Formats: sequence, structure tokens, C-alpha cells
Amino acid sequence: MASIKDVALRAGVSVATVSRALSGKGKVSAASREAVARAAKELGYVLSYNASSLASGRSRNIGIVVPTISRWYFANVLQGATQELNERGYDLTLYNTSGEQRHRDAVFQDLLMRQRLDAVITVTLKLTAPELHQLRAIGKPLVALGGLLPEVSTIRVDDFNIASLATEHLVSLGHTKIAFLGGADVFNVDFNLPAARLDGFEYALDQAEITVNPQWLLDADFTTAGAYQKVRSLLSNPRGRPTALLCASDEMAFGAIMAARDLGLSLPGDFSVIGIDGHELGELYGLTTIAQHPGAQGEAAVARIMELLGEDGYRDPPIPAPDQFFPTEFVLRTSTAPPAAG
Amino acid sequence: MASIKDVALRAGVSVATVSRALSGKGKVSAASREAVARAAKELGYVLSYNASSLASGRSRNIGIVVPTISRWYFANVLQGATQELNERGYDLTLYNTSGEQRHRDAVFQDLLMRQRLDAVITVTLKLTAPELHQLRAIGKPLVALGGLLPEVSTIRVDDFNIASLATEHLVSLGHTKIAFLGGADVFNVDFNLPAARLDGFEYALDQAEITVNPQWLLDADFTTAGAYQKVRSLLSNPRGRPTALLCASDEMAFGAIMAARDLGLSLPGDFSVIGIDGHELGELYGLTTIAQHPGAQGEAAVARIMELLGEDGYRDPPIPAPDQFFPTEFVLRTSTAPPAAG
DNA sequence: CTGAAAGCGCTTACAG
DNA sequence: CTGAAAGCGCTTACAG
Repeated sequence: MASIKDVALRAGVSVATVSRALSGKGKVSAASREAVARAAKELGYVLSYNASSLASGRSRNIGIVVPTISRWYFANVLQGATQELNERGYDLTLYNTSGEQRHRDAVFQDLLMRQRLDAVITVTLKLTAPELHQLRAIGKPLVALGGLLPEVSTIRVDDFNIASLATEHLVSLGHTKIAFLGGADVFNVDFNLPAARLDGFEYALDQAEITVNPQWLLDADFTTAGAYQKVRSLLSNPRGRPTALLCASDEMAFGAIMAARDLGLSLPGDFSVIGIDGHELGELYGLTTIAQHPGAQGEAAVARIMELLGEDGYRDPPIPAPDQFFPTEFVLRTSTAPPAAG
Repeated sequence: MASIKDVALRAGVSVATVSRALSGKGKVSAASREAVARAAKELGYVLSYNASSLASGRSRNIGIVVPTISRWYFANVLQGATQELNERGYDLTLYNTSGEQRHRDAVFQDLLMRQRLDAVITVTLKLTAPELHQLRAIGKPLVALGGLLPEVSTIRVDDFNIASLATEHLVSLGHTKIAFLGGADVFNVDFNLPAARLDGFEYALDQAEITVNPQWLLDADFTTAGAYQKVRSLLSNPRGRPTALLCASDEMAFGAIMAARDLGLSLPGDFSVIGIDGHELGELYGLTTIAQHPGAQGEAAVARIMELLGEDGYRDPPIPAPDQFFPTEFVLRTSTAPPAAG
């Protein structure tokens, strides 16, 4: 592979000039710039990022830590983040904390520390105190997508507000018998949202002076199959069932719809379902939902990182790191309607 | 951050000894080893991978190039690959070729070339000749998951065989009116499988002396929604419809099942569906399928890379790079049954 | 605008 | 088993 020396030799300038010409930093005459560009092209020169990073302290590489990849939300966040980063000429290094504890430890104690990263994005991770300490020790910009890192710049949706809005929708249709399907803590993820979403649900019902039936506050594991089981039981209770259900994720809402159908209920006449997420499949199910656009969240996290990095790769002093609510969108489809008369 | 010099100073040895002690390469006395370990720990030393890579030529970093992330197969491949890599102390750098052409160009012309990678894994990508040339020019081990890179070590499932097995299953149940739903080329992915799977389908029918109805050879875009539309049309044809369907992916099979149900057909009595993939949701749908375990494929790709790298990070001369079929598994559920009498 | 040179933090023959 | 030293390929004050 051609090195910067080869380019310098061919262009008839010093390596310093090659470096300046190629990076665009510092003054270089038009003639030199051109000669360098030509030489570099002829030699197929690509700069060594290890060397560049070592010398400059900038890696053009962002780390992202997720609790799992193979779930809708996370896969879409990654999709948005990689595209945005690759477009800006940055690499993305992916860390997955799922699986055994020692893998997770390896990520925080070793992999993240290797000084190859300019910044780190964490996605809905509930970190232990030592993990947070480690992350801070890197001394690089940090963005927490999905919130949850104290004193760290965060981007997240307003879970309380989303849940109360969804609930208000059901109330406004005339429902009073409304159930809630939240999510349990899985993957060591703080889907802490469950708490906030439950609060929003209860708040909206309270505002409407509707009493919450504690039997109708359920939990599943954020999967379609898990939700299916729970909702099937819910709807089979001979002592009466709700006419509407708010699910803390669309994937769970799909399970709820399947369960209701399998029990012979007609939707939305007998049973209304609203989700939260904006999953593509929602269209096919006719699912009313509140879309949170995770791909765009991934892009926003990258944009925030770039702000924090500034033009030269760092800000001194650092700019304040805001906490930002990401906008969501109410999507009305056919899974919600007024309850059947009677 | 503490550097190797600090550790050397504190341990009372040279940096060379520190390097050897920490890497485990070369002879070091037990005493030195211990002193170094203690000093490193006390200082919270973590080695700079940029420096290490520059000096040694090894990055402990594997690149993986995918055409998209937010689809079941790819998300699961990544899930398997990251876990396996993180466990071995390797970083994974993720490149996504979806989106605009210039992003894709940036990946191949720039990002992959930066000499930060020890090896590259590509996932079901149809590469152009220049792209392939670029990849080869890196001079690093290459593994193609899903096949398709000429003269490159590949790991893939046997699409022909999978499809013919699935078809034989339907035939053995007594079906003769069998349709096939393949996938169109999306994302610039060579889901070239469609061709192989179609071949397998036709072969099996031929063996059973069943004539293929060309009207029943369909194509969708590998999505549930796309399949739903196609199958709805297929089943609504007043001139008769098939009693069974082979779908080239489980996600499409879900759409097929939904379409059949929405038309009032009873499954599997009126209509049998078999998929290919092993998607988790298949259980809920009762979908008979051929599971291909993409997470395990991701792990296998990593294992292959490690073989190619050898203990020291390279093999000289390189070991031969085999082409390997990844095992799949027939999963019988309730979506397939003999056709209703008549 | 340009070049010589120091330095980034490691690894690894080489000599002992 | 150990250390001094060269070298990996860049970047960036510094001096001109």
C-alpha cells in the first residue's frame, strides 16, 4: 500500500504538505494541492487511520453500545446511525452487551477503553455505577439514546406524554374499560419506559375520572408471542373483559390482535388496540399507534455527537449537553373505534 | 491516560518487557510479569489500539458489510457476529450499503480501505467488479456470508436443497396444486437465493411429476406486506387457486397466512403454507418452515475469519478458503396438512 | 506557503 | 529473560 511518503515523493513535495493538502487544513498553494491530489490518485493512496488517529488523537470512529440488535427498535436505530455516520466518513463500532455477563464486562472494561473512539452512543442501557464511571473516564462525548444516563446528553421520546395521548384517544372514543400491557425489564435493558408509560396511562385515566382496574395492568416481555399469551388470558376471563388495550410496543400489539382474533372477537368492534412504535407491519394490521421513528433517532444521536465534537473533533470548553425530547407522531388506523353499543 | 511508559516506570522494567508481559508473547520472568500486571492494574492501563495496530499491523477489528440492518436475517447475523467477536476481544465495525449510491461508494472506496481492519465479512451482497477488486486489494481475509463472491471463502445455506425439501414436504402431504412466492432483488442485495430456491421448487415438482402452473410462480419484496398483497390476489382468482404455497421467507409466509385468513379460508385445511427462515414469530403462526439460524451463521463467519487469521493474525501462506454449506433444520408445525378432500 | 523534525504509543528484531 | 532502538504512518508546532 502506498504511504504518505510515496505520495510526497511523486508529487515533489514534503509529507507535511501532503498531509495538509489532503486534510484541507493549513495553507497549501493551488499547485501543490493539485500535484498531491494527482499523485495520491495515481498511487491509489488511502490514509492509514491508525497512524492518523495516533498522531492527531481523532479516530473518526464512533462507538455504539446496544443491549441487543435483533429487535425492531434497535435494528432501526442502528440502521439510521450507520447511514448517517458512513455518510460523514465516520466508522461505527458496534458493541452488544447481550449474552453472558463476562461479554458485557469485556465491553466496558476493555473494548470501549481502547482509545479508538471519538465518542460513544448508548442505547436504552441501564448502566451500573462502575460502568458509568468507566464510560466517563474515556473523556469523550457521550450521548444516551433512550435516556437514562445521569448528567449525560440524552435524546428520548416523552414516554409519559405518549402513553397519556394514546389513552386519551381511547377515552375520547368512549372507552372506559381500558387495559394496559407494559413491558418487563429484559436484556438488562432499562426499558424504563414501562414505568413512564404506565404513569401516563394512569394519569390520563385519572383526568377522565375513570378508575383503573388493577387486574388489567399487565406485563409482557415486549415480544409478540409473550403478549399473545397475556392477552389471551385477559380476554378469556369470564368475569368480564376490557373493551380497549394500550400496548407499550407495536410488536406486543400484534400479539394482542392475534389473540383477540383467535378468540373470535371482531376488531375493533369488540376490542380496540393501540400500540406505540410505528412498526412497518402496523399498516397490515391496521394498527393505530404512536410512531417514534427509531431510524431518525439514530440519525439524531449522530448529529448530536457531531455537535459535541465540533469541527476539530473536540470542543474546549465542552458545550452544554442538552436533554431533548424526540418528536413522535400519532398514526390513526383501523384498530381503534368506539366500543360496541351495550 | 496511563501509557506503557508509565507502567514500565512503575514496574521497574522496560517498555519492551511491559509489552511482552501484557501480550503474553515472548519470554518474561514470573517476577516481571507480576510486577507489570500490578502496575498496569494500579494505573488503570489500557493499551492504545491505534498504536498497537500501527506497530504490529494487527487491528483486532473486523469489518462487516451488510445491505441493510433492519431486516430479520441481517439483524440476527449481526447479533451472532458481534457477540462472538466481542467475546474474542475483537471490535466489529459495521458498514451499511443501503441508501444512496454515494454512501455505498464511500464504504468501498474509502471506509474499508483505511487499514483498520484485519478482515472483512460481507453479507449477501452483490458486488460490482470494481467493488470486488477494491475488497481484494485490502489483502485481508474475506468471508462471504450468503455466498456470491467468486473465489472467496463462503458460508451459505443450500438454497436449492432447502426449497426442494420444502416442496417435497407439501407433495408428500398430497398436494399437487402448489404455488411459489419468491423474492425480488431488493436493496441491491443479491438475494440470489430466489433463483436457487425456485430451481429447487421446480426440481421437486418435476421429480413428483407434477406440472408447475406458471401463474402460481410469484414474486414479492421479502416483506410481509408485499406478500400479503400478492397472495390475496393469488387466492382470489376465480379460475381456481392452489392448495399449498412455499414462501421464500417466513416474513412473506406470515403475509400469506394473513391474506388467506382475511379471505375466510381455514388453515391448513383450505391452504397450507411453508416458509424458509426460522423466524421467532413462526411459532405463534404455527408456521412450518426450514430454519437457517442466522445468528449461528454470523458466529460461523467469525469462526472462519479466525481460522483464516490464525494465531498471529495472519497465515503465510494463506490456508485454502473453503466453500461451506451451513446446516438447516426442518421445523414441522401446524400450517401444513393434507389438502381438504375434494 | 513549505519543510525538517519531534512525537503519538506501541511492537519487535537485535544483541546480550 | 531483558533492554535500547528503530520503525509503524501519520500530524503539527516551529522556523523560515
